[in-house]
Amino acid sequence: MASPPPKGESFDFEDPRAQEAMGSASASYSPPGGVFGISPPESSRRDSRKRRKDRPSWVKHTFTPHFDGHLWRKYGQKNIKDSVFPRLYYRCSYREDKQCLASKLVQQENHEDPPLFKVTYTYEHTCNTAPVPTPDVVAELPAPATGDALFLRFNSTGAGHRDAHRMEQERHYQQPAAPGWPSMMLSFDSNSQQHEQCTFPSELPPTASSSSFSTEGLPAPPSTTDGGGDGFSTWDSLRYGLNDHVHFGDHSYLPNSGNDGDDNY
DNA sequence: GGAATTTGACCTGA
DNA sequence: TCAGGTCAAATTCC
Repeated sequence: MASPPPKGESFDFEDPRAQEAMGSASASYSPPGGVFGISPPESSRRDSRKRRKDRPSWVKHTFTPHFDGHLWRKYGQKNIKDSVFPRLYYRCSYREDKQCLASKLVQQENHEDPPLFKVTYTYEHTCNTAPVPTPDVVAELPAPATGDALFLRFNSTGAGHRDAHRMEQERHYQQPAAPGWPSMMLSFDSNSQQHEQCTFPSELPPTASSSSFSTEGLPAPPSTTDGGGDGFSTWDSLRYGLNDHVHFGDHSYLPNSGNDGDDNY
């Protein structure tokens, strides 16, 4: 996912400045914890509330709002008018330690099972922490009947980057953990020119074929800011390379093969 | 006892 | 004026 998602994507950039900082459609997509390169403002209480609309933010829809490769600390909860579900407020756990102003709002959107959450991220991570477990990346190539789609599943071992306490809390918040969860699925459908990113709390349905490989040796994603910015998360690893190809160690995948002349992935 | 969460109050922006 | 975002004391959990 190297370019901003098309209309209807799972990510919506609410702040025009964030989009501008991201560059044109061909530029690297800036992920949560990404590379906006926007310096956080002074963190005094007054300043922190000033000009909310100017803060870089982007929206993600996910089934697992708490698993995004970073540690978050809840600092508030608010019932929102015209919304059945309360809005939960989180900030980076390293806010004090590393002056990381990254924060996110989590709001459940429906009663589905699993429920869908809208997560609004604000500011990129400046903590440079990479609490990423060694992911078990599974590319699930499509059965012909399902169209030209690619599924990539991230089976995180989880425990490596968060303590048991938080794991327990997150399980409690959502639902009992399935073995190996969380997992993330990326779906690229070159026919519809749409792609979705979702994270699932449970296993994906079986597919016709699959192959497994590790992300070990995956080159660091190109950063649009000098100095590297945020840690190299599981999420980042995929998004960066996709404009050209997905590259996992010795393996590479060309999503546009057979679909020449269209790089709108 | 330390750290995280809860929750009511306060403040800002629309 | 009010809804939303944040603070901070109180509470809970390990």
